[in-house]
Amino acid sequence: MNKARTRFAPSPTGDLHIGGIRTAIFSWLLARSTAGEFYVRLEDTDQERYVAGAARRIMQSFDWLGIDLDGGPDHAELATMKADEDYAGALVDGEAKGVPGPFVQSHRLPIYKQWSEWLVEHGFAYRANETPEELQRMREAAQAQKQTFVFREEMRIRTDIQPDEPHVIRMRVLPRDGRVEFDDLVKGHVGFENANVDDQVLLKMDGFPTYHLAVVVDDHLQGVTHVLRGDDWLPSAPKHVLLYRYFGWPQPAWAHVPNVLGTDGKKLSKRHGAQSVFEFRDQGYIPEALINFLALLGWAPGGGDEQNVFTRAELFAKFSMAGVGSSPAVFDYNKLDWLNGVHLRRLEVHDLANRLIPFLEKEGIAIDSDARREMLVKIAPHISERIKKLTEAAPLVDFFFADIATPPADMLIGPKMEKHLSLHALRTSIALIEKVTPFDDATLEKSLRDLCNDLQLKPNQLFSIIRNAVTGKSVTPPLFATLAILGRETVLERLARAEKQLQAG
RNA sequence: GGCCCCUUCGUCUAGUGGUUAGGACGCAGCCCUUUCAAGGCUAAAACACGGGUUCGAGUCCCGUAGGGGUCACCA
Repeated sequence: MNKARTRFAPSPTGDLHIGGIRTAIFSWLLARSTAGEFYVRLEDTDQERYVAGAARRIMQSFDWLGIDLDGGPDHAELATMKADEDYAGALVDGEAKGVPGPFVQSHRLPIYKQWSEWLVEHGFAYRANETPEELQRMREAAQAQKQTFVFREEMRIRTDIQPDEPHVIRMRVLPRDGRVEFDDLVKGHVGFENANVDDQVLLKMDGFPTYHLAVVVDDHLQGVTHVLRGDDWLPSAPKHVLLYRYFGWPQPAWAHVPNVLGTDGKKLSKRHGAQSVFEFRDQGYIPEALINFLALLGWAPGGGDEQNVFTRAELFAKFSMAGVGSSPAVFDYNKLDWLNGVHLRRLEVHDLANRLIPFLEKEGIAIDSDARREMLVKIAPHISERIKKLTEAAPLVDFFFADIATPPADMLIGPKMEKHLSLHALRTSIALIEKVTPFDDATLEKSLRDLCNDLQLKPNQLFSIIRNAVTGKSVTPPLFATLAILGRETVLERLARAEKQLQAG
């Protein structure tokens, strides 16, 4: 496979959506799987829709996901963006791997001006200046006749436009009656009648290019080999194919990837739940899982390979455009949750503990000392198979870090047991736990199991009493490890309080 | 409405003319088990419909239906 140079080109109008991220992931994987380059370009050609801070947050999304770039806006470039804050990350070195910048389209205005004039000079474009109202009337007229509206130069109301007066530049679709056909890596061979292709505005009255001119010019100048984008772009692809022809530039490979749908089969939106990368992050998903899941949404290794869980290195090795499907995919939270659990369990304990900290602190469990950090590290392996998301950890560990309310008496009576029997079991356990040595997982297990025999109790009967007394909950990490981590002193203190409670109740 | 795209279990998918249509998530059951999980095993579950082509069609062709996208001096 030849090296692919791909790009992701969001417009800074808000946070990156999950659908956009998936397109970015495909582009990134294509580049990495071919030892090519992947870079980011900011398409800020619409002055009206620009959102301050969006550019920075987009770059941070890549940062958090661990999607590495070979080019993109650097500090200096980002800092010049209208009303933007400084970008705090340090992941992009503007032209890291020889992709020429600038990477922000508003910094490239002279380039678009130059190439649009080139098109006019060579007969591939012309000047026009109809007002929005005039255009609207034309559209309505076409609509009334159930026709596709296409602007053509003879429809111009003013034809004597001078280069120095306000005007737009429109592409001239040629020939009038042909067809534009091209091969798409995911959609196959597609074709459009020229008669249905609009004489698209390329350069706006304000001197900014439209998307159509800007992508073509930038992708060519920046050496993009594969144009990956959402398939909502497919209807305008013929315009781009034509532009490449007019310029005499080699066509890139086209790949229009299907959209991501919500559970109801509609395009993913707010009511389907999380949308932006940051929302997923805050809900306790980890990048490893998100990337794995998104890659699988619309792509499969094929060839009888039935792997579902992938590390990023495995994705680099196995990704190929041939495996990208042509139909839209429904976003399935069940599978994401499962994958998140799988990847959580693969994390090294210190790594897991570190990722847990902010989520615990949000629940009021401060991990603010070395002792507490060490305790978390000991706990981590015992909860990793009990949580699917980082947000689920707090209720499983809170009793390690804060004292508990003494459980009510009825919680301290074992299943199918009487009060006096439970009280006896509790007292014997206390006596035993006072002298168990060493106070570790294995020894505690052995001693307490022996005690079950002595008392002729089922493990569940004795253990549930101790669990409830020490943790205040009926669902916890494994009991013996829990006791060992908590330490003899704390365990005995809680057991003593429980004994008192049960006796009184 | 015009143009374009899409259609295998509920969901993500494998499949490239001959398969008991495979896997994963979820769901159900069983096993394991100190709780909850994790893990193991088993089960239920799909080729949208109608015509062709062919000895033979999920796979090729044509329709139909359904879904989606797009028709801006927005991307």
